[in-house]
Amino acid sequence: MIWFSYNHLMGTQQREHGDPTPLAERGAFLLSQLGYHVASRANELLAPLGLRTPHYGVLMQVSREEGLTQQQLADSLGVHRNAMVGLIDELEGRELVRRERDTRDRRAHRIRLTDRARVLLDEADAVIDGLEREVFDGFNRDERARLVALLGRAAERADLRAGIHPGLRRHRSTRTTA
Amino acid sequence: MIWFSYNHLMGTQQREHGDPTPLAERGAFLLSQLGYHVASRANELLAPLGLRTPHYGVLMQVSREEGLTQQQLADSLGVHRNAMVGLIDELEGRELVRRERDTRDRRAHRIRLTDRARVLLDEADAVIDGLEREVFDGFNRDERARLVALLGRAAERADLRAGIHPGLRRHRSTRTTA
DNA sequence: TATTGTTATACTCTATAACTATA
DNA sequence: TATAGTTATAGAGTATAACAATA
Repeated sequence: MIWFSYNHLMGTQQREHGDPTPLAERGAFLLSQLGYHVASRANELLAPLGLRTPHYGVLMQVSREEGLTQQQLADSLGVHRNAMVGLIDELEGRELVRRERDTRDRRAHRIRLTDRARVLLDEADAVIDGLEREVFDGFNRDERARLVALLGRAAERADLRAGIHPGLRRHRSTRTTA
Repeated sequence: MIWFSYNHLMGTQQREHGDPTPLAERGAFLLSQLGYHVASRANELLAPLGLRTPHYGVLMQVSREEGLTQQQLADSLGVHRNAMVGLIDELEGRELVRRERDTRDRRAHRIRLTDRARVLLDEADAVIDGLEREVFDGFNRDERARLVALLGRAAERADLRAGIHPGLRRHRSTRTTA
């Protein structure tokens, strides 16, 4: 996996050379550390609902734009269509989504939510809201708004708003047929 | 891997039910997204030096406290001692660290940096400084300080300062002998 | 010939257990 | 009996290629 696997390297000993900024004061390190923590917690909290974050992401996207094809869904989420097959399989197995053949293009499957999914999705939203509260518990409304705004700007600057996860971008462009 | 694999789910379509906060306005989502981005970039930037972030973490820790045993190193970084073996193997293979038998406890290996490592570590520090600038490019000094302070508080509240990565904690407690 | 969905394979990471040598 | 380090294995997760059906 990709992350700063070390932590709290602001120990008491001295560094002789460049004497760099302690990691705990590095925004980049804090972001990596917090990002991993938050993603882990999200998966822990969703587990009782039988979901992982990718499932939640798919369900959210389908609920926003019902009837997307698997390919469209994969593109919009920045995952490869091959991986989407497995996610849809799992969701369909739990009767949370249905595959429907497109009548005009019989290659394509259009994905629709079941009523069961709508109920579950509300629960999942509540769970993620809870995580939000958990993470920003120590902040007042003003601080929290400021932090979210700053993070939003950083994400925008890093081109993360366009919707394609940078860690996947190179793979998405892959064309399987030579 | 663990992360929010979906993105920019603040599309234009409507949600019928709870109508939850768009992900792009969720601090938790932004943290996860940025954290993954930053960790990916760190690995990309370190790659030309032949390092990945775990190697960098080990080198930093050893430079702060030279002569730690592999077990101590593993504990301080929140990774399992089994994983530490491979990291040290790789670093030793590139002549960046040396294993030295502890004279009193001949089971233990104390890890020391080579001169080559000290040079490389300075370069790595510069690279990570560059990442810091890259990520916070759009912020003035004041905003950046505020953001880092807020992130630091969030990390502290989440018990991330204690040094053990939450994603690894459950594994660290494992005792291999029944 | 290109595209949608699928399946199969490989490769990396990580988790766990088991072994050795020392204590 | 316990601990430090090592090795081996198994399991996720993910990337890549190849295939059938359809366009």
